[in-house]
Amino acid sequence: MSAAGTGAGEPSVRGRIDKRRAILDAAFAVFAREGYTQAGVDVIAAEAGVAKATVYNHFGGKETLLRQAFAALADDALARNLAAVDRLTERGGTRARLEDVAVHLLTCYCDEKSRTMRRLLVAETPRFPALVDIVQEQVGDRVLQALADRLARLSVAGLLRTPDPALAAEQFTALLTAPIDRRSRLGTRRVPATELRATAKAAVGTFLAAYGPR
Amino acid sequence: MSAAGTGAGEPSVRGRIDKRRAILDAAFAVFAREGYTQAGVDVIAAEAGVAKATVYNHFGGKETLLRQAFAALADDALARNLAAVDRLTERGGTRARLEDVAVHLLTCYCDEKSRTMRRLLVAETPRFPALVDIVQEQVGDRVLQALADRLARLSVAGLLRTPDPALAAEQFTALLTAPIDRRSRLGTRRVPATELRATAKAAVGTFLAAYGPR
DNA sequence: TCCAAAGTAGACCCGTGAGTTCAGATCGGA
DNA sequence: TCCGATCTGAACTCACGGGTCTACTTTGGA
Repeated sequence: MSAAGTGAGEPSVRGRIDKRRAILDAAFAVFAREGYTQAGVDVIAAEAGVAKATVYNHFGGKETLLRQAFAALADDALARNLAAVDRLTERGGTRARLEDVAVHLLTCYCDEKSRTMRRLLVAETPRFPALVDIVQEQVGDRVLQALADRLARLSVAGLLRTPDPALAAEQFTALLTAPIDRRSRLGTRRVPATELRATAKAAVGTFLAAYGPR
Repeated sequence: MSAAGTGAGEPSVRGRIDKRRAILDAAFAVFAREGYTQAGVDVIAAEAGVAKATVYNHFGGKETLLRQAFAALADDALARNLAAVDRLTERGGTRARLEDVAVHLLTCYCDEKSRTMRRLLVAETPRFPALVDIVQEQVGDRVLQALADRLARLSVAGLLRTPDPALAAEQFTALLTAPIDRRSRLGTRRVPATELRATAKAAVGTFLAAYGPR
């Protein structure tokens, strides 16, 4: 369950699938704008162009709505982050490759849906502790693992010296996300592309100074 | 409960100052536990051992309560973080000094009040955008500035090579906080002291590999 | 000792929002 | 064309919580 695979136009287990999507999209938009508690199911229904009863037909209630919306968003975020990591091949200059990945990872990170998801996640941690585990295991850890794998391959190719690829991956993302969190005021402000690129460059610079070949 | 340190018996500008403190402490505790919207003023009053009307006498309403609680917490956090940075002197081994500061900064960062403050901050960002600016300018930026100053002095003393101390400070804290955010599941899980120390050591290791004297 | 400020308990008003119900409109497939 | 499943709109219940008010008690300073 939870996976929200939807995939290609499934015959749908029950009724209109498009309504489902519309509701989930609206739910996320409203949650994002107003926060979970403040968000009204009436509003979500209206924004989805659907009757309130329909919302309760599809999902049991507000909680399920949040969980499902999260699942969908997490899937999306995972795919995009993995695509970014996939750009880290052994061809071309190591620095340029790393910077390219860095910029793409940061772009994912700064995407409005990603930012909103993180904010909601942190906000609702006390009420829904399970969400943190799901998102972190299903997205964060996997992306980190994929990145560690790539770094290990670069290391084998003699392009890096990373005795502990998992640690290196963690620190690589740390050098990216933490400064961006600060510069975006915790996701409040839009970070201009040039500043984003500069942060990526600086992170890669420090990373290579520490882990680059001698 | 809610303790309320009572502080030293101040003469107090107006009447019972201890009630004020008790209310603020209780407010923070309840906000922390239930979130701003869910928190009930009745509950806060009860937890402070005070009548609801008293809360409204001291503070105008719920909003003021949140803002004041934040201000108090931010002051506290600033002092503790600056104290941690102050430990970064030029005496002794650079690595040991840096690790000492790193551990102390992380201890501040992982303190329950700090964690809760950050969580509330992120959660209520849409409703109270000003809070982010206040906290970041009054605490984050100042701590970073203080750290940059220390790093610059170490650089002058030939113990580091930091052409841009502000950037170095930002990356130093990035290497500390981001991994801890992950390991603590966004502040959900307690991080054991040994893991905390290991993270500090790893961060300093990478930092010195990049910025240490050749 | 006395009194005004501060605090207390509890009822009270009022808006809001989750979730339900139901009669009727709509739609999709056979 | 018809049937059953789905959707709609609107009204309704119910609980909760912010904020006010009032009549009464406590407290601390002169």
